[in-house]
Amino acid sequence: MSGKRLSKKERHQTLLSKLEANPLLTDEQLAKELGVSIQTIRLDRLALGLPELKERAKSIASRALNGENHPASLEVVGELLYCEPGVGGLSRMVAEPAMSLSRYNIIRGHYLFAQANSLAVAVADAPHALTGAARVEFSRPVQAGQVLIARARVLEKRGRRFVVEVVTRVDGQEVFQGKFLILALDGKNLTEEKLDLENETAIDRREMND
Amino acid sequence: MSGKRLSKKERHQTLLSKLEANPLLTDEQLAKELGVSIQTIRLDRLALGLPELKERAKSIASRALNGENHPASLEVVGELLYCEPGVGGLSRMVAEPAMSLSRYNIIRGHYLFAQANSLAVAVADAPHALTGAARVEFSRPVQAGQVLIARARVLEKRGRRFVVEVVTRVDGQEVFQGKFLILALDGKNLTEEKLDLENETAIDRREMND
DNA sequence: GTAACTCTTATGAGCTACTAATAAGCAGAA
DNA sequence: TTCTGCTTATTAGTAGCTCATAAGAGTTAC
Repeated sequence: MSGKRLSKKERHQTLLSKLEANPLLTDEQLAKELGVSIQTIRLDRLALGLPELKERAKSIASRALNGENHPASLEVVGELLYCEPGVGGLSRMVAEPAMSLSRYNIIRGHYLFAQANSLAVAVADAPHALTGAARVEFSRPVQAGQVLIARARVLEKRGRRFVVEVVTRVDGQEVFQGKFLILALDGKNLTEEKLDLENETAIDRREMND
Repeated sequence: MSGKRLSKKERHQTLLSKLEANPLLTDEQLAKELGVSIQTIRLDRLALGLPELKERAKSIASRALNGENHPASLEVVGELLYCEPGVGGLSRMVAEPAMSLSRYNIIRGHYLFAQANSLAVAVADAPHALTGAARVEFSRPVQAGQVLIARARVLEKRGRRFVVEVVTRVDGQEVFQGKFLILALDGKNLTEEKLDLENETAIDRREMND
């Protein structure tokens, strides 16, 4: 790869910076990049006290696992700006390039759905809730980099069932809208819930049709 | 470690929860903790689609390095088992613990939507396509560890518009069903598409209502 | 010149944590 | 009983290493 032969010291410096930039490089990859043999890389790691790939990956992983464990924040897709349970809420999400289709820059529909669904579940006035059904419409394509603001409104609340309307906008222009039927869990017995759900969604399908 | 012998399903659940708690456990450690042989653990991982330790460590590490906090990304939404463009297709997805609600083990609705949506877009007979609208129903809760098989059928094709029906099952039992309106992109000009979409979805909303 | 020295590369044995394929055992249902 | 599902064992092969040993090139010292 690199045309010139480096001195040992220079190589050590380069090695350190390469591993700092990407600690998941194998000795073989490093050897190619530095234009030396694998054995040399191994002597270098020995001299510099650098652990092998497995150890590097493990220590990064365990640091990540111990350091940032915020399961609550992962519950919601997008950032919950405001939430009044039983009434409504607001969520913000930045459309990232990773969310888009390969060739075009258009965000895939299920990301919009995920943001809206998470918000709808969040505004349901219950400690835990599930989505029973939904009707959604993708009014305009969204591109990477745009900021999505989703606004939820609880239209109806009957027992454990909520009907929530979500409208998502970019720069004030609607890009998505949907109506979600949310079912609250009482949290006692989930096997019972299973049996209930089928009836409930069947009943509520009619409610969803305007 | 554990005194009693568990059933296969129970063991799979325990395995998932152990790996969720600590993804850096080796097969040997898991085998000891569950009171079975290493081979059984390996068969279990195979059945549940769980990668080996190296891969788990690497992926956690690289996610940590890229600053991505989302353990279950919506990018990969199942494995396309079969696809006949314009006719139908089949997709498989393993429900991971990271896709579930915190307290309960129930997979969040937007993951089911994502699998179905991706499949619906894939079966549309066009190089590139977008979702215009959808009506979905979550018939039964899905738990982590379960294998989701989604089957898509193109119900209607008119010009650039496809109506695709998707039914998702676990062990043959329906857990999700939805109807998607998919719009093919001709790929020339996306700013034009934007203007079209609003009219098209408005028109097609009627088509979606059975 | 050659001996001493550093640096690099090569070779081989052995390790861990696996994959993949094959076969054998065993318990419960048809 | 035979058949099937599940479990366990065995063997061969893999990546990405460790550790030890050795051979060669290049430089320096005398």
